[in-house]
Amino acid sequence: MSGPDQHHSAATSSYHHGNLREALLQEAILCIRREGVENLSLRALARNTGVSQTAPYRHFTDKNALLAELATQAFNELADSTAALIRPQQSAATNMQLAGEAYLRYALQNPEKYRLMFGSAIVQRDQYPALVRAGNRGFSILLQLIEQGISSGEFIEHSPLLLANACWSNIHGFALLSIDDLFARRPLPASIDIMLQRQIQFTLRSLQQQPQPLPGLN
Amino acid sequence: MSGPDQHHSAATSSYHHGNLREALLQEAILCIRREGVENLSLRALARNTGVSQTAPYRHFTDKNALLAELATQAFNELADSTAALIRPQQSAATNMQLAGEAYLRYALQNPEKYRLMFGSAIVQRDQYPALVRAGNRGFSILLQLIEQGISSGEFIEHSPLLLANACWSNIHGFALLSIDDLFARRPLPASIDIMLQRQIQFTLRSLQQQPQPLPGLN
DNA sequence: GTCGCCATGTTTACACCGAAAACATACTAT
DNA sequence: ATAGTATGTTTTCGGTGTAAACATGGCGAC
Repeated sequence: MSGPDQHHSAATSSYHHGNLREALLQEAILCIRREGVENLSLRALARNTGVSQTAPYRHFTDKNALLAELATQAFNELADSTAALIRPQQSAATNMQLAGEAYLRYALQNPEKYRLMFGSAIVQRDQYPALVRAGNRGFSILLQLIEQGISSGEFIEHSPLLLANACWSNIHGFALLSIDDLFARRPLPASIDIMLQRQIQFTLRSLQQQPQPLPGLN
Repeated sequence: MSGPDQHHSAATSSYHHGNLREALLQEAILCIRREGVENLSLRALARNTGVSQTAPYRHFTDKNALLAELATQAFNELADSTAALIRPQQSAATNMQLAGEAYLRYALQNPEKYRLMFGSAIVQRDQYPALVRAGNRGFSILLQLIEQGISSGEFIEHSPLLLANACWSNIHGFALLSIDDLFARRPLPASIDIMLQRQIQFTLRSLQQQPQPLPGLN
């Protein structure tokens, strides 16, 4: 036993451990990145954090709740990083381009989080209002951009919700296929960065009144 | 199937069980449909098939191998059902439309299989050559259609592989978001069938030289 | 036919997991 | 100081994947 006399690490602010809650969430990210979400166990988290195997249950009602918390954080990070780039004075197309890049960059740089957000590791998501709210944040950014593009005459006149769903499908599909490494790559069509750009232009092209020709590649 | 000396199927005669392998696969589908792939257990399969808990290991090296077999079957079903509709004498756009509909119909009608095919339930997919081959079948159908459309002048001139990846992204994303019930639905933009049609037209529009205006639905 | 092999199925066992219950401890408010 | 409560521990239960040793029964070799 490490002894309760030694107050823990930097955050000595609080109780027995310091703040176990944050430590667990942080360790969970590492574990998931290392061995995948399907191999995550609360017991391993407890071990790696130096507490007993049931201590995590003081902070999360169950494993699902811990994952929901992680996903909520991830959704918010994603929404933040896309929202940060949007400039109202720019064209909808430009903003869509920037937001799309940010979205895909986040997905590709945090594959384990993206899989957690959209995979089936978390069940009964509607039981976590914060999770649902965080998920909707990102979508409403997209929806606003579409509405802006329609009213400015850049985009075709259609149900904004339907268009937003369609755009999201395109980008989401690309993210997942990239992450899961399922794209055909022989012969290599292009670097992932080029493919990412093309996917966004591709999507934009189907939104625009007079589609631009895509920049050449072959 | 072949001869009178065969001793399979009709559960009464034959070996210990009859053919446990098929029974396990079949029961697995039911279990997954009922409780999700993450709750599937080989022991439950064994119980429901009336066999000891380790009997399945005589037919599958481990749980992952069983799932890989299921996914392989599903990939082949999917490829079959899309390939069946393609008519070489028709335009590439028409064929894309038909294939896309078939693909999405399969996904929406077999959500648990689609999730199995593309989710992370199966690990180290490259260890199952039949699985990889089955997965590639579907993609090469798409690729052929794209190539056909390019050489007929219907589609823009770009790397077929890149275009195929992009199209697949669109359709795959739509399938997953539908299955996971993540589309924004308030106010309801359209029935899922309409959305499905639009998603395909949307994708086609970004492939075509002179995009057609989408049929109205404002 | 008989005999033995091997595919198939069983028993037993181990390590791991999620989670509930009863218990112990130490901060915090009064 | 003391009581209350938030936090952490011990113990326990049922469940899981899967390895090892064992049993059995159909099929081919003689």
